Amino acid sequence: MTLSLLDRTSVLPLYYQIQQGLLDQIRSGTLKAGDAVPSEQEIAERLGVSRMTARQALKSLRDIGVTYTERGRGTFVSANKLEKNIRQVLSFTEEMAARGLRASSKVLSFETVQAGEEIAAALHIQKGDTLFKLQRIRMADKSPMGIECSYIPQHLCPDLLKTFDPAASLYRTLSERYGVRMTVADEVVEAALVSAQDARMLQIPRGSPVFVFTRVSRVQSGQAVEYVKSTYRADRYKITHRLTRLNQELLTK
Amino acid sequence: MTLSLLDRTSVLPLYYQIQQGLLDQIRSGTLKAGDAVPSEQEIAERLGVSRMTARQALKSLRDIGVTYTERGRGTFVSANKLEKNIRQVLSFTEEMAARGLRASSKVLSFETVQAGEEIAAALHIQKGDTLFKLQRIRMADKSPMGIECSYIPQHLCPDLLKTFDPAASLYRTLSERYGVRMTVADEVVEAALVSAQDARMLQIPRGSPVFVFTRVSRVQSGQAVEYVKSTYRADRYKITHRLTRLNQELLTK
DNA sequence: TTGTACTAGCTGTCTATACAACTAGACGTG
DNA sequence: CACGTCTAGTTGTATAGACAGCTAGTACAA
Repeated sequence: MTLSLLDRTSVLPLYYQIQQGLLDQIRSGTLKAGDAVPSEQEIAERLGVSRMTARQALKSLRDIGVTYTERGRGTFVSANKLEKNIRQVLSFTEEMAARGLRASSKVLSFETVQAGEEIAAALHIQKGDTLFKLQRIRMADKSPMGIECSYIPQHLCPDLLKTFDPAASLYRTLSERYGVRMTVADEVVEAALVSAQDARMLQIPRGSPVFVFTRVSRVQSGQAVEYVKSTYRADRYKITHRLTRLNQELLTK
Repeated sequence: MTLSLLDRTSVLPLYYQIQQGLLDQIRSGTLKAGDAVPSEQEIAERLGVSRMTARQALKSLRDIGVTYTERGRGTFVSANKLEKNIRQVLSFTEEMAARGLRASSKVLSFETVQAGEEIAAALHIQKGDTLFKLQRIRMADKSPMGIECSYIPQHLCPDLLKTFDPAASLYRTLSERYGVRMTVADEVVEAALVSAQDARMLQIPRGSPVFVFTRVSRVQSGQAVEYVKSTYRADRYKITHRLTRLNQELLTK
């Protein structure tokens, strides 16, 4: 077992360098599923760091699920793969890229509207507040994948109507121009039959199955910043995600 | 701001007691969304622990998403709710209970079969290895919710055919009798039209939309232990889940 | 053979301390 | 008013050490 040496002049923290070194070895297959990762002691001695620093590096690997720990035995590489295409908060462009497809969009409408009951409740704003409404057809490799309709409170990005280039990524614009970075989202997924109107736009037969997503995206503070309703073709689109078992003690009480 | 005192004679770690104390205050509304949580310093002084212990408690809260941190400013309560019914690895019984429904099952078949190509690949076993196959209709409040078919390698639980009471929970039996605790699962979700046969069993019209789940459940080490294929009624069943944005640095390389 | 005691090695928890990096506000100067 | 400077408070990183609790193996005794 080799451990790459640390760059003590780097701005990158030591625990992060250690984490990345181990991750490299796991990705490259030097460390295989089931193998023992070097112990905290060993890392500490070999790299000349304190045990707590080594521990922090190992903990970060465990947190993302690539290793697991058995008390009194050691830390081992898990057989869980770091999959790029597990469902997470991504822009459509990013998500299609992860699937190896080229994303594009066709804007159907882009306007301001007044918030109705449901959206106001979801976004924690007043009924009647002004929202941007952006409706797009989402295309992957030039054929339609879904219809998406986003609502965003105007006060978060007052001049969006002027500054937003519909060809660009909405998420990127919000992040770069307004500092609004969505990091968590709650989503309800339904399976349904496509409506006649949607069937035309999606170029699928009437009565085809579709996914209907209702998503509320949030920033780090938990503040809801986007309400999205979308309809995706079930013949082209599948959901791939990873479930974990949460700590029951935290939820039940 | 009050902080409940610690029990130094308890087997529960100090950081855990602190975490629970803060969690109680958040749940009870004493600490509301956006409020500042006591700083590491303050917790350390008031409870007589070291700063690193206080830090560990705060980090555990951040990890589960109930707080977030701004460097140089402090730690704050997030508006994310700890929801019971976000999608996670649960037995059917547990999941229905979280939705306020009473689960029951009807066993259609319970037998051993030889693994085919697809399942062998998913479970990392040899084609032809012996599997238990358990096919059930899942009922919620006495009406059908879905059809589920589980495959489990025989070597994990050799005498399951004899010991398993079909009225009991498969997950609980595996956990208690064989120490097989599934903690993570990868799932593919499709939307489709119900087959004629399934429509009869689910008591829904032909051509209704359904969810089709293909799930591989794993234990902590990442070893796959269960392959499940299920068909759920879309008129009664919705998916509710929480997405997060993963650290891109970890995935892209 | 069975069980007990011991040991080496591992992770889990906790302390005490230090310095770096950042935020927000107060204060003074031009 | 605008712009630095300073300071108090906060989180981030890192060190060195201590003891508890668990695992797996070894050695020894009954």
